[in-house]
Amino acid sequence: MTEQSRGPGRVMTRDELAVDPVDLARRLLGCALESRLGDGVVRVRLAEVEAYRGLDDPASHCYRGRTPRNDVMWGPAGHLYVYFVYGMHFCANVVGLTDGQPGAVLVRAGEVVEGQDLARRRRPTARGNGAVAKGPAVLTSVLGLDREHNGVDLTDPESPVVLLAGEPVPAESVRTGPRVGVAAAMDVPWRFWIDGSPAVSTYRRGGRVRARANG
DNA sequence: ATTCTGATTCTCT
DNA sequence: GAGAATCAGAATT
Repeated sequence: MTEQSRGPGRVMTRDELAVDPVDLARRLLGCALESRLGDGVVRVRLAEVEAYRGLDDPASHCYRGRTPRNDVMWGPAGHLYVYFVYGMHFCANVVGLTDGQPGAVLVRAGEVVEGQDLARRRRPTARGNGAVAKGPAVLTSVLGLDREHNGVDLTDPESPVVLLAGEPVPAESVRTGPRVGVAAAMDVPWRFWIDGSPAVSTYRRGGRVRARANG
């Protein structure tokens, strides 16, 4: 049991996750989210994440204060923040930070290392044939998560969704850049991904404004 | 290959 | 009422 509790594949502890979301994002690369719902197990090794750091971050859902939606981002760390977006999708975050400072890490993409058949069934139209979860809403639906999983404790082995430790990712394999789909705070490189992973989503600039040559 | 757009409803102003 | 941490398919900017 000691080996189980220390090595890759073990459920991560709250202490490991109770850090600044920018550090947590880097730390989550290579770790895995595993959902164990009624219809089976799906495990995704995280390859792309983004930090959202509450009060200082105009792109964070917490920027304008505490609301019923963003309540779980105020902690405790290690819980799941799921939100509904664009009228049809859910996105999942790992809550980090403590001390009354809200923050979380959006999980954007990963490799489906277990349960590819179930992943395909849950997301039949996704590109990648069930082997990758490319994009935050795809990743969330492949894990079978929605509104009802908001607030789940990822560090509790009894939870339907848990966060598993992974093999360390070498620093030279980690790349950073601006966050996807975010117009504000383009200067902070709070998107982290594993270089060369087939799961990493293509960058899209945020905001509805589109540059036009004339008009 | 890249760029554009419709889909669809919750949340906060 | 406007905008949204998106996706997939269609058009070709």
